[in-house]
Parts: sequence; C-alpha cells; structure tokens
Amino acid sequence: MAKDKKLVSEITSRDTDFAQWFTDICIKAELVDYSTVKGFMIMRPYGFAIWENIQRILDDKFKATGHENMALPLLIPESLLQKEKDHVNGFAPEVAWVTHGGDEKLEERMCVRPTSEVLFCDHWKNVLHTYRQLPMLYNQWGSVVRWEKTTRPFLRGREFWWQEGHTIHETAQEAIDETMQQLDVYEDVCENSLMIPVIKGKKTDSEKFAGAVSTYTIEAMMHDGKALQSGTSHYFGDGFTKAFDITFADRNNGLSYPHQTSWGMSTRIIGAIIMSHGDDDGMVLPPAIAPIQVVIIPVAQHKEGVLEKAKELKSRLMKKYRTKLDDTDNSPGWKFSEYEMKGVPVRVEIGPKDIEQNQCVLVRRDTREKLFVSLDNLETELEALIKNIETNMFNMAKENLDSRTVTLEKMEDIIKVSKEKDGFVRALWCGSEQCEKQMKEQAGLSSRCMPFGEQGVTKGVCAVCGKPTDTMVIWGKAY
RNA sequence: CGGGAUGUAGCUCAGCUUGGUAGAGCGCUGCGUUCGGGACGCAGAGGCCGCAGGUUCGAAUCCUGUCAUCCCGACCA
Repeated sequence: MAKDKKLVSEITSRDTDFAQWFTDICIKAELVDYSTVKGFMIMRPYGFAIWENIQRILDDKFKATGHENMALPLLIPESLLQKEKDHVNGFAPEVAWVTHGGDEKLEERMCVRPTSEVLFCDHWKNVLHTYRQLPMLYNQWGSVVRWEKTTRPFLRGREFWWQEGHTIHETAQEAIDETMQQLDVYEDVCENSLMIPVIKGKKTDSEKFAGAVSTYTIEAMMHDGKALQSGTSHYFGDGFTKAFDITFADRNNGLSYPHQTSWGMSTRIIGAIIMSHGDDDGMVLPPAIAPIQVVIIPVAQHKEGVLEKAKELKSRLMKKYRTKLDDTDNSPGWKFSEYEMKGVPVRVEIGPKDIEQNQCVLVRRDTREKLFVSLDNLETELEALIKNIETNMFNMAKENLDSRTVTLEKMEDIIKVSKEKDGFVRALWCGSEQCEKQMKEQAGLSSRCMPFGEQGVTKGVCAVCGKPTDTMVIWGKAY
C-alpha cells in the first residue's frame, strides 16, 4: 500500500487543517475529554499516563539537584496577591475569585492560585531566619487556574497541571546559577527524552514573567512552524522578598534579603510532543514517555499456538519495556491503526507464518518500516531499533526547525517571508519596545527569545529602526 | 470583550422552507462467520429535538427570550 495514504479516516489530515488535526488526535487517541466547564479539560488515563512519565523524568532530575517537593494552599487572599505590584498587574485580570464559604460572604475574597510565588513568599517569611537555612530548594506539583478567554486542549486551558519550582538563595549569583541550571534541565528533558530540539534564550522585557528581573525560556517549533514555549525559568532578584519583607541573619550578623527563582513546565509540553512528532495517522510518542512502548498484535490469534507465543513474547519484553498484548477480537488491521493513532513506538506482529520461521515482525511507528526479526535476538534488535527511533525523531524535528528558520536584515523581507509561511525569523533588534511592537503589527511576529550561544553572536542594525545593535532575536508566531 | 455560526441518539449529521407518530451512518450489545492494514451477516438497545415562555386543536419545525458551544479577531504557561 502507498506509504503516504492516510489510514485513519477520523483524523483530519495535518496539512489540510493543522488545528483540527491536533484536536482530532487529542480526542481520538483518548488523551483528553471536554468537561462541562469551559476550558477545564479531563485528562483521560492514556493522556495522564504520558504526563506521569514526564513527571517521573523531571522529578528525578529535580531530586538529583537537591530539590524537595511540597504542597501549598489552593487559595490566595486578595491582600497577599496585592503585595508585589508587577505581579498583581500581570495576574489579577485572569484569576478566578472565591467570594463565599457556604452561604456566608467572605470578609476578604480569595483567588484560586494562578501561580504560587506569593504563597511561597508568605511561607518563607515565617520560616526563614538564618543563612544556614539557605538555599531552600522547593518544588510543587499541582494545577493552577487562569481565566483564559480562548482555550484548547493542552495548549491553553483555564486550569492546567504543572510543576512550579521555587527557590531562595543567599546571593544573587547563586540564584542566577539556579535559574540557569533548571533551564538546562528543561532543555535536557526536551531534547534527550522528548526528542524535541529547542532554542534556549532570554525573554525580552515585554514578554517576561510578571515580577521577574529576567525570564529565560526554551522555545520549540511545531510542525506548522509556530513556536511553543516549552519551559521557563525566572530570576527574581530580591523584588518579591523585599515586597514581602523576607529577611535572614547573614554571615555578618546583619539582615539581608534572599534572592529568588521560579521555574515551570506544564502539561502544555504534551501538546508540543503531538505537534512536533505527530503525523496523519496520529501521535508518534518518544519511547521514553510512551505509556505503551511495545504493543504485541497476534495475527489469526484463534489458530493454535499463536496466542501462547504472543504471551510468551510479552513476558519476555515486559522485563525491559512497557509492553501490551492486545488479544481482543478486533481485527489485526483495526489494532494496527489503533496503536498507530496512540503513537506506540514499536509494534510486534506475531502470526502462524512467523511462528513457523521462528521470527516476528517489528514495525516502527516513526517511519512505519517493517523488520523481520528472529525470535532468538528479539531483545537486542528491539533495543537498537528504539535507539534508532529516538535519533530519527529528533533529527526530523530538527530538520523542520532548521528549514523553517531564516536570518533576515530588512523589515520588508521579514514582512514578505512571514506572510508566505510560518517559522522563525532571526533578526537584529535595538531593544526598544516600540520596535518590538512594530514587528508584531507589521509582520505579525512576536519575540520568542534572545538566543544564547552561537545563535546570538552578531553585530549590525535593528531590522525595524536601523539603529546599531548586537542583540539577536528569534521572532515567530506563538501558540 | 467585539464579529460570525451552530445546538436533534455516545459521535457526525438529515428532517425545519410548507406544523400532523423521531430518522440515517458510525459507535454500542448479543450470536455466528472472519482474522498479515480500521472484516461481514442477522438480531437488538439507545431521544425532554439545549432550556424557558408564546402562537396553535397540534411545535424538533413558527415567534420571543435565555443558556451553551465552535470559528475569526484583541489578551495569554
């Protein structure tokens, strides 16, 4: 059969309507369901299993770098939210308010946390006394609420699940190092576990977190050329700790304000996985986070010996992989499509013909290539195949990123290119908010980040106003 | 928050113009035949036609209101 033919008619073709394709996958692959409250999604077991696997990887890395998990209240009294001026201005317009307890009106209304900076500050104020307690390296797994006007599964919801790391440090430098370290953790997880290449950099002032001194980001490019912020790390300096009057006895027996960070990654990353790797037949999941890594499909399972052999393979593979044997009475063709839609990295087919020849068929999800493998070296072949799949997934995503990134100098070229197709534009910027605004109005592009490393090193003039500058910016359309 | 559209079975929708017993496909249940790319036959279950008023002998259908959802813009992890 033709390789480019779409197998599953229920999924809209990716090139026909990318947004609809994405929604189809979320629903058909049973990742989420809509709830009766707009913007609040139900994460179904398969979708949640993906999140659990991501959580595990992140959590291990947080623990390895000395962080501890804890849990803070869901509600924030209005007076507490008000304490840091920039922060409240940024979040107040989009919080949900609790005004009553039972039938009784509350003395002070409380918002459902949109993020927990002020809660951590309120806590630190009580427990921090001496430099000997620093740093405090905390993380919280939970959900937050932001009353968004438009919502989409994973990408934007009124409630979303995430982790938020919050730390305080004795010195500014220590906090800055922490900010960078956690950004590197996110980069590592994206590139080495999720197989999504990212661009690491700093946000411009207009794009930074409300209340932060500086915000850092990893930006990924989706298959349609749009950007998705995949993780952020903020350096707060002592802005919050001064606003909350958090002090400690320092090494000279004076009172000092600690320096603070926060960093987060959310279930939005699942959207990034879908939109980076998926194709017309459904998801393509990175093996590291796939709830099912290997699915065994018996062919003609009613025939003698087939199911027994399939079970035997399952018990062998279970030792190393999350393995599922589908012995329901759906047809093999139905099963093929089902697990392709769900993005299972490797399918093992075993039927009477295979058993005769002591072999099985391995089919990789990313390329759909078939491999006939002797049952004697199944494990070694499978291990190599999975490595190969991971490399290929990263390379494909990288190729998309590279081929859709252009470096431009003149505004007219930027306008022209951004009208033709979505992608990243590298262009110099003088640093003024005015020019950033103009880029948005004329070319429809927002600044994604000022990239680190080689990407950022250059000299020339601002693409908008022509002033000399050495600040490179990645511009793009964002989700 | 502005502009547009849509609410009928679990899902996708037909029926509404011209009022008169609630429909199809897919999915679901049961039995049988199948099984190497979403198999087939037969039998079944499933509905407050978004909600509230009104007109009428009679409303899914006409009128008014209301709620919800989706798309496009402005705002956003």
